[in-house]
Amino acid sequence: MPEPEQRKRVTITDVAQHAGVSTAAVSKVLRNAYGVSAAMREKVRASMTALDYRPHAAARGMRGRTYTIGVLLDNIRNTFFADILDGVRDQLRDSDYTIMIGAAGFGARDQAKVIRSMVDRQMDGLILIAPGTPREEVLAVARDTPTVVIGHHDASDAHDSVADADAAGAALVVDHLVALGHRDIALVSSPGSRASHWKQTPEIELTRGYTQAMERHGLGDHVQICKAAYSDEGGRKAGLHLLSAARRPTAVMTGADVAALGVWRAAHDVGLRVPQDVSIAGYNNTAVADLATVQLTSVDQAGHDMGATAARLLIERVEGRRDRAVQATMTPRLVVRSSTTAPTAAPEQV
Amino acid sequence: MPEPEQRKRVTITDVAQHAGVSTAAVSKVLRNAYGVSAAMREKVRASMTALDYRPHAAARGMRGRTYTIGVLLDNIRNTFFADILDGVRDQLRDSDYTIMIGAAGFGARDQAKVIRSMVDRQMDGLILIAPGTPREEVLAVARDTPTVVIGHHDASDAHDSVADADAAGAALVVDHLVALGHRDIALVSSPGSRASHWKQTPEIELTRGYTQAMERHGLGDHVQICKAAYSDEGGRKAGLHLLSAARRPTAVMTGADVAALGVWRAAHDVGLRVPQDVSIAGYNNTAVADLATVQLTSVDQAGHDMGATAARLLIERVEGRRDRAVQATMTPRLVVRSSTTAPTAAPEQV
DNA sequence: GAGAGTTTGTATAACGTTCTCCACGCGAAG
DNA sequence: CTTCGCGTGGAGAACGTTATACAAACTCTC
Repeated sequence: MPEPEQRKRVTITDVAQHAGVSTAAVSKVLRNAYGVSAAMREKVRASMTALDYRPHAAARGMRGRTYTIGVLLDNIRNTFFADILDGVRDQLRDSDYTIMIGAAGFGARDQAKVIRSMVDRQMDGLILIAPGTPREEVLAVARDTPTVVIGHHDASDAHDSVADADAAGAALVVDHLVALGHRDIALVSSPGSRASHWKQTPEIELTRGYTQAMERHGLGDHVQICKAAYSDEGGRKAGLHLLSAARRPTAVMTGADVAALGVWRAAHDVGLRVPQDVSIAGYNNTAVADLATVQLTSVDQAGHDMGATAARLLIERVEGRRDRAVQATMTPRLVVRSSTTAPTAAPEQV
Repeated sequence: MPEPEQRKRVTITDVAQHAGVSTAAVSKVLRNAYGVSAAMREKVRASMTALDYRPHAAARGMRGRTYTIGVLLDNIRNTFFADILDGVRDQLRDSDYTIMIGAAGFGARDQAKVIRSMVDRQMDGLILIAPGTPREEVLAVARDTPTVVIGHHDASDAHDSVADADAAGAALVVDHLVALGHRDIALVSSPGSRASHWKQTPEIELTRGYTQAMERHGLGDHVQICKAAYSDEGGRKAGLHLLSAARRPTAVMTGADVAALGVWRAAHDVGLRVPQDVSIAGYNNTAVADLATVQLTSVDQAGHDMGATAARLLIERVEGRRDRAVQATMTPRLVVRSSTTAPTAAPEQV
């Protein structure tokens, strides 16, 4: 037999013909819609498997749903996002939905482009992880497409939110370091984008928690904050700045593990040992923090739970089972490892 | 004025009306098709920007292209894939194409599901990074959708391929270790999947390169291969097995940095120092290898170039500028860091 | 100026779904 | 025997785009 040059896709019409019914009937079975007898359902299902039918998602997008969930993230290198994603995946595993990830980078413009792409592809729902896109744009998108924002604390009735109690997390670290005897505790946090109009980003919350905790311990005038990109290089720069200053902190905490490792590199560069000369704490408790050669004290944010919660909330909205916005907040947990210890010299007094 | 309850999307019809032309004309301008005057193009372009028109990708999918490229990867935690992805992104930055990532996990079944999802969403082209999906299935998909396979060396005229000369890379490491004085060099490599029917996966090539290099140095009877999943835990298990055996290797090389770090953890567990007691070499030269506290000798695979090349090849196919399959091979480069050194004790003789 | 080409713009039929109506048949109630 | 209601299946119009086919309007050439 001559091989079929380009065998066509099997469509709903083929299934209908095979089963001897109308396409409308097949569609109903497909969507579990009301008004099909058991016999009909049986018959159509049989034909579908016989022909190995798969609905054409692009065509579905024209009228109804595409059964696609878009996840926006800035940086696939941050393995914390991988934890979140695993949560999303686990939650959606047995559903009909497919997850498509858009890795947009840090630029607000690029992120907006990716979000628009997802809307244009008629995705059913969006999970935006700490978007740097201007808030107004996210709100506009959320008006038409169910959306969950992860990270930012800014609530809105247009979208659901899942965030971590970052201020409490920062306080955990400060308390831990103060208990060890530290007084000069510096914070390395992301610069954020003033133009995005989000008022309560993770880094803002973190800074607030840090400052308040320091004040609570009577260390208000020891507050020292250094802005740096959450990357190895960003952390290194911040570390060099902090660790080569006249009044050198005895402990440095950062808003991301990856930045903490950069600080570590800086400590290495200027000949300081960790933790003997300087204690370092990260944030996110990513896998790298637990490496044998790293052992970084960090704050666990339950990324998996955040992802799973986000997915659950989103599907509720997509399927119209809820129409009021929800904010979920996760509780952070301190994980002490060997990168933090008591300061050897007495902390310098003012 | 009453706010529009749910302002509809602006469609090609709106643009046509606004410009006072037919939808067909607008479509032509959109696609840079033949048969439009400069004046027409100008006029339509103006209307498009005036109305902020964006073509509906889902609708496009029904007839033509969706301008979407799907990238399949098993594991977002492997930052080597992030390098590849950056290459793809850079190559496609100024094009009309959007990249959507499907993170499928290691299961062949899950991967197949994601690939099918991409096909159903009418994506224009697929980049599959080291798919564990059975080869036949990939070939079937590639017959209808332009596809580039990254990693596997199995050539086919159905799809393009981009791979690294893994055998040469393994030889680089063996040569380096032998030059340092090692003789008992063990390899930790991925078990792979026998059911996938790929004959030349990266791990198979790597094993071949290792074995041949060992034989070339007259160390054929020192060959020791341990299969382990490319993960921290997989590496740790393999490491415990190797390092607590009677005939303990003085050097361990792995097929992935993440596995090397697991071996490192195992060394730690059994009280061996790296590199004094055992040298460890990774593969991929991911960012973690360069961390201050890690400094892992590794093999750089030019992931960025691989991704960029794959994207370029794919677009050529999508746009019909080429119809013969191409295989591209990258050259690996050894990056020596401090996790490898000369063995302190003379290697045990047989 | 007539015929032959060449541009340029339009009408319209797909593409594969969904979903609103509507028709049909049947049993129960009046 | 009507009338009503209900459960079931089907007709057919969208949805927003592409691409083919063709008509109309120009531009040459002899």
